[in-house]
Amino acid sequence: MRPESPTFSPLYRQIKKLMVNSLQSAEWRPGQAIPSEQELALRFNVSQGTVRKAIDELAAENLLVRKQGKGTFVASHNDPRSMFRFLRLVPTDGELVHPQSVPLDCWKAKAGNEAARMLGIELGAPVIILRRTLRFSSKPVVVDEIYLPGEIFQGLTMEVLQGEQGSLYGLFEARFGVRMIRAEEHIRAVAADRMVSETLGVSEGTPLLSVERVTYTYGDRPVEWRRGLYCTAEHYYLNELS
Amino acid sequence: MRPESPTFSPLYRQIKKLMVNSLQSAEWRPGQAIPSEQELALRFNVSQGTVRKAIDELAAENLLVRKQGKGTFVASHNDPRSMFRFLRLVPTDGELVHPQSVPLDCWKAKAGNEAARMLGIELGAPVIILRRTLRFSSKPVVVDEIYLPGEIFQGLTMEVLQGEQGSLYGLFEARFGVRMIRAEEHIRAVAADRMVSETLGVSEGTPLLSVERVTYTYGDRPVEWRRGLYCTAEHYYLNELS
DNA sequence: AAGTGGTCTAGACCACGTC
DNA sequence: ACGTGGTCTAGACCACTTT
Repeated sequence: MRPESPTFSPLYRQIKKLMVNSLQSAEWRPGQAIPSEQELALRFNVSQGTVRKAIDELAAENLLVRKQGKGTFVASHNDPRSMFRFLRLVPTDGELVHPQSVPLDCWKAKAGNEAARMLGIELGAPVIILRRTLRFSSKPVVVDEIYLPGEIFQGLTMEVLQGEQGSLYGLFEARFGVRMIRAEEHIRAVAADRMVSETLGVSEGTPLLSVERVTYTYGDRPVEWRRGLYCTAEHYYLNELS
Repeated sequence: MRPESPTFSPLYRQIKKLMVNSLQSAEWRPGQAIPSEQELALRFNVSQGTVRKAIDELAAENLLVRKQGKGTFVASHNDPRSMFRFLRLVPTDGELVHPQSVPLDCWKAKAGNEAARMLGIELGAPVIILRRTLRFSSKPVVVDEIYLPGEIFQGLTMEVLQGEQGSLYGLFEARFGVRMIRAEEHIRAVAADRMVSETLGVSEGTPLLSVERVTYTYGDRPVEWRRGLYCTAEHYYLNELS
């Protein structure tokens, strides 16, 4: 149980890795409680303090959520508190209101050069492409084009999407067992083209935020690539630097 | 030494607060080592573990930096590793190269409505306004207009700025004793007006990123308000979501 | 060898939620 | 009353840096 050498890894990180395995293999599912710290300490044959340190890091990475007196739970995008965790768009005036996701199209295709690279799949491998808008108080503010690996998201169709009211990631997690844990966004300013200007109800040439996102699941595996165009007339993208 | 009631605060948070005081009062200065955990444990009359937990949080907030075997140090914007910590602009191709800050103007003024609100000062209180560009390999990519409370930044002039080669925040910290620890950015897409288009060498109407930032020092006190316009032809704004 | 932060343990007790 | 996470302690030992 003592760490060995070449590249030294402390015990609590080894425990952490074992716990990530349990998450990845769906032994512990989103929204459920994991075993108590005492149980885990027995199971891994370490002290409670060591388990605590592993959980501390997993909680800091938003993989787990601690609740004093109740237990430790697997984070879920279906939990209202982290439902739109990855959406940084905020109304200029007025309070935060949850947007409504409205699907436009959904079709199957083969991965082009860029999609293949971003998703880490073969050129020509099946992908599902989804276009949708986000509406704040029924006004369209964002239009997204989303690329998903067909292998993982088999069975994702317009029908499936239309029956939903939560966030897309909540659906992915509940229906396809894919939990999004981290993303990287590349943001630019672009001019609205003809098609987008109609979708968002702005004039052609209006400056828009272009937000390209690659989203990762356990093990830093990319499982979504999307490009969003955000109208920032009455909203802004909020970022906290620290 | 035990925590008392109404709103319960654990011991390590009380220690943390005392340590923030030492930072704020410049007892411990940027770049310097703070006392060892042992010394602090004696000084505060708690165990080393409790001090450790306080330091853990301060390190997580980037106020302190731990260095195994050497000690714990006050974070500094003059440290190359965190020199442009708040700049999220990255070249589309090519490696990260540090930009050069080129001051354009610097003058004194009285706080207008918005500046007063953002900086938490009186309407009409003295402010210093600074315009500058950021150049990547000598091409201007960003133009900033920066508002600073005159009270704190007395003596900031073009001459002072021109003698500098590090980051602005490094200068603020070394020369004015103001350490920036946190910021909030509001990002929009806008069209370049005549004046900005000339400064950045783009055509009028080019979509640009508008980045409004309020920056805070210890105690969540706002001490800078700025608006930057970023040309995203060959760069993008990078944001990590987690 | 000495000093620093980093890990690990074992045990006591506190705060919170549920039964 | 009980179980959960949260705090605090004291001591041993490890890993890294400097002298």
